[in-house]
Amino acid sequence: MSEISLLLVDDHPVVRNGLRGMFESVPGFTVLAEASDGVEAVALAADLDPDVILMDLRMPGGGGLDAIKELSRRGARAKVLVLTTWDTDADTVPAIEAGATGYLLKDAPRDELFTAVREAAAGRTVLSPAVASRLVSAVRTPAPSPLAPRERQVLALVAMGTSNREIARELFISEATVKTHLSHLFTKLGVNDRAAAVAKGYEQGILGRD
Amino acid sequence: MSEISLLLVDDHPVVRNGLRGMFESVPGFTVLAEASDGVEAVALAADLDPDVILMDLRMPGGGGLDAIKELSRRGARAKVLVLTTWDTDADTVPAIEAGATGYLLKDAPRDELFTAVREAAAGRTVLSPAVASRLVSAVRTPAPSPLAPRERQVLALVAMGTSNREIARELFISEATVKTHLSHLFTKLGVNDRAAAVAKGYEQGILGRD
DNA sequence: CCCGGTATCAGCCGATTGGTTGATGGTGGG
DNA sequence: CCCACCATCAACCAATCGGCTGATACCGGG
Repeated sequence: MSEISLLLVDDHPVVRNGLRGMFESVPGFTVLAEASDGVEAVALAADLDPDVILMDLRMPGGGGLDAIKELSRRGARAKVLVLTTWDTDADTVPAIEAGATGYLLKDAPRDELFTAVREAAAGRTVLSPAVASRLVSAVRTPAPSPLAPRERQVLALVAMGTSNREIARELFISEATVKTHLSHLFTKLGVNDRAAAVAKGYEQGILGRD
Repeated sequence: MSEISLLLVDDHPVVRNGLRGMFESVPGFTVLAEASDGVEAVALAADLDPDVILMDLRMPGGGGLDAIKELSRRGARAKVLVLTTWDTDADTVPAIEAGATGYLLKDAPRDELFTAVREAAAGRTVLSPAVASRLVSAVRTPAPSPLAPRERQVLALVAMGTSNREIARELFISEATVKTHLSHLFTKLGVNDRAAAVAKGYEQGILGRD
């Protein structure tokens, strides 16, 4: 089999450098280019047509998720291998849904990286064990139903210590409606008070990215 | 000036590899060794006596913070340069207090890294701009007073949706005491209800590391 | 065409919360 | 030795919250 061409996408120069060093130190891989955000990644992918794109999800300009969506929308040939630092429920599932071929954690040993890239190039799905188990539990759980837009809005205000009455004024709705939204989002999050709802919000990445 | 000897501490092989590659590609630096957690770092530092230790803070076995404390307790000669992914209020200040000479973000450009290490070796403090501004604001704010142990405990239970009464039973104290703790931690966090307190808890890293 | 999800609103009621005031005892640093 | 901080407890009260029951309305998919 011929060389596997790579595109590295990460906002940290250190990480890009590390990956480049790793893949250049063994035969069978060619690093075509590096990108530091999602939009750059999409542009370079269109230009260079790499076999595999190693991509971090959390990046300042142009998130990795949007980049993955854009790539699969354009029908890009490249397989996207998400390589991220932590696996949160909020990240993994959407990334896979968006078209990522694999999902690895950065603390994976070198060899695991290499085989993962080869697997990805061959079109096979590769998941870190930790991610895989998260996925199955996510699937096993019927519907963690993400919150409706309005509900997220209410939750965000709750997290800032806003009372129901204030939320009502803030959103130009009645206090009754606020309470309804709260009841609904409590059910969806599986909690029964606003404090726990806020905690779940952070835990699931609904809150926190300011 | 002679070579600056380095010890790299990070739980991610990729990052260690990247750093090693960077510092070996330019003259003036020698990478003595790598460690993947805090305890290993302390042991290696004692053995090899490096000039500068590049250390990540968040690591599985033996956190970086404890390692820094241990090093300064032992009066180690090495300057510790914290090199982390994000700068949260919860991390920076304690790290500096514990004896870190500098605090850099991983998305710093290569050159900044090199000069930072040289500065650190010379005993000068180096801070990422972002970290520096955080520090001044942290100092400008009189006392972000971290929560008392019991208060953290109560807050953690609140985040799980526990009611005051249940918290009381859980901790073998009266409900009145729980309310007192809550009032205190509300004041310290600058909020006035438990939902906002939980949010602050996550925002400041008090909650969330399970 | 009906159903599920979203968004809006209302009223009631008991439980919980948060504010206030006040008190006791231990501990550690200046 | 005193003060600050921590941890504990009490009682009171207004405000807020959460649960319940119900209703209207729009929209999109099956």
